[in-house]
Amino acid sequence: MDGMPVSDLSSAAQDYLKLIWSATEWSATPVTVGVMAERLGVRPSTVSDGIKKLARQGLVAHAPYGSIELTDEGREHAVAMVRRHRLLETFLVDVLGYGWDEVHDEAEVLEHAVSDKLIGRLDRKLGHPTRDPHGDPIPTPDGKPHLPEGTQLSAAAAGGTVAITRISDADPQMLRYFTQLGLAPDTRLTVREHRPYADVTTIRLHGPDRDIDLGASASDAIWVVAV
Amino acid sequence: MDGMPVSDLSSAAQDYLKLIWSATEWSATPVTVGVMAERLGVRPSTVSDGIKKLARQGLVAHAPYGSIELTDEGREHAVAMVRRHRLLETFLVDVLGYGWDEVHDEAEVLEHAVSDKLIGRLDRKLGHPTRDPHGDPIPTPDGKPHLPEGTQLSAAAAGGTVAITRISDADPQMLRYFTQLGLAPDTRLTVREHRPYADVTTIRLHGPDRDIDLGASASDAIWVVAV
DNA sequence: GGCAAATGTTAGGCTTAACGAACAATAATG
DNA sequence: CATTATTGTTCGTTAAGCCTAACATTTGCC
Ligand SMILES: [Mn+2]
Ligand SMILES: [Mn+2]
Ligand SMILES: [Mn+2]
Ligand SMILES: [Mn+2]
Repeated sequence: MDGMPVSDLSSAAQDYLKLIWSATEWSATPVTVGVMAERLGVRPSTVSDGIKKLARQGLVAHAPYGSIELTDEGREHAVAMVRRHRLLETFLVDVLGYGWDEVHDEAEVLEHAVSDKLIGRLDRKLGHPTRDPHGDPIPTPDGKPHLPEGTQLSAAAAGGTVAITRISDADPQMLRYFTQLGLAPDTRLTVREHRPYADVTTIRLHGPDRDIDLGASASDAIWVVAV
Repeated sequence: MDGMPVSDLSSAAQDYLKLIWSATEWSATPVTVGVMAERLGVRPSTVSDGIKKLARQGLVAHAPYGSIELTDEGREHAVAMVRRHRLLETFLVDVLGYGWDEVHDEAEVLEHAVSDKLIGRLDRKLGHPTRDPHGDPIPTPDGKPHLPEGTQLSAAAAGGTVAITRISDADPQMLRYFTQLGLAPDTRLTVREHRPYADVTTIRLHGPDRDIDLGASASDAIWVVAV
């Protein structure tokens, strides 16, 4: 009933499934061919073909011109790939001393080359971590994602004191900027105000007690919980 | 003068170059299309085509029906790949606790996915090792292989006391057999006799003081130096 | 509701790496 | 040394993944 191991899929197929799963992890916007092409850096026609093949293999559900969803089997593979990716990122930071802004691209390639055995050993070596360096939850081997919580900073109530749970790892450039500002998972801060039409959120960093203005892309990339 | 980085070559090209280099590391037999096809598990026609392309790129010297040799540039890439492979094997054993018979296939895939940065970090983490788990020398970053020494056990003078320097990692099955017998790099033993037409070499293992008979394939896979 | 813009699909090509079949060259053997 | 066996090359084909260009569908706007 659970089909082939995830290692039997091509790198492209593995990335497609992982992307579909990840795209719906933190938001409910439907996954479209355009979104996927954009994020994968390929043309829409390439994705359209690729999805058609995944649909034929029963890994995604997709009617022409419709949005794309994972089947149960597709989701299993997707979660396995997310687990690989996040464990590898954790390894690169914890064991090899990479910066958190340097790990994404390396993991993006490695995730296709490692065996399940290696991932198991890595997990043990790292002490079964539950969060990657960006605060993203690491799914367990049987596919249960540790439930994420929190809201985007852009949507957090003004006046509240919060802690950062995760920061989207999509843009390494932005991660370097956050490092400079002193923003990372577990950082505490107070949301001072949202200025709606300027799309600016002002926060006060605890500790150094500095005020920082963040634009929309930045405050969308940061997820927080009340403390 | 040193052309593209080794990461720009396809996995197939990387494996071809590494194989050519490795084949001449411990013996002087010329590298032929047939030998390569055999070891890579592909058909001769595939190798013939592949070598032609590498020759066009100036990485190997090859006249039709002749044997295959690396150019200086080809050798640089080959050594870089051998370094990757052996550092990865060392990592798998030293850090992740793999057995020495389990690492070869995993490294064979990983070597194509790691960046130069990762290899550098790994080397530092491992304390700049000079030998891989099979006793094979790990080339330095600038391509100088630590010079190998020793002879095949099948060619070692009877009566001599020797230490194992390396054991060919080509056959994991054989490695497991050696583990059972207590044979590994640095094991000391005495060569008792060679029985030529039976192709059997008898050795006495120091410590346990056991006598062992080895066939030709086994005594060709083990390299020793006098101690 | 109709039309233009945005989005998605299809068709046709390219490249890489594999294969088998047919052929060419070299090596081994009587 | 002639013939056969072995080894290597060429060529046509296939399957992935990508591309562009042409076409189809859906969406959003007047
Ligand atoms: Mn990837
Ligand atoms: Mn991450
Ligand atoms: Mn390899
Ligand atoms: Mn080895």
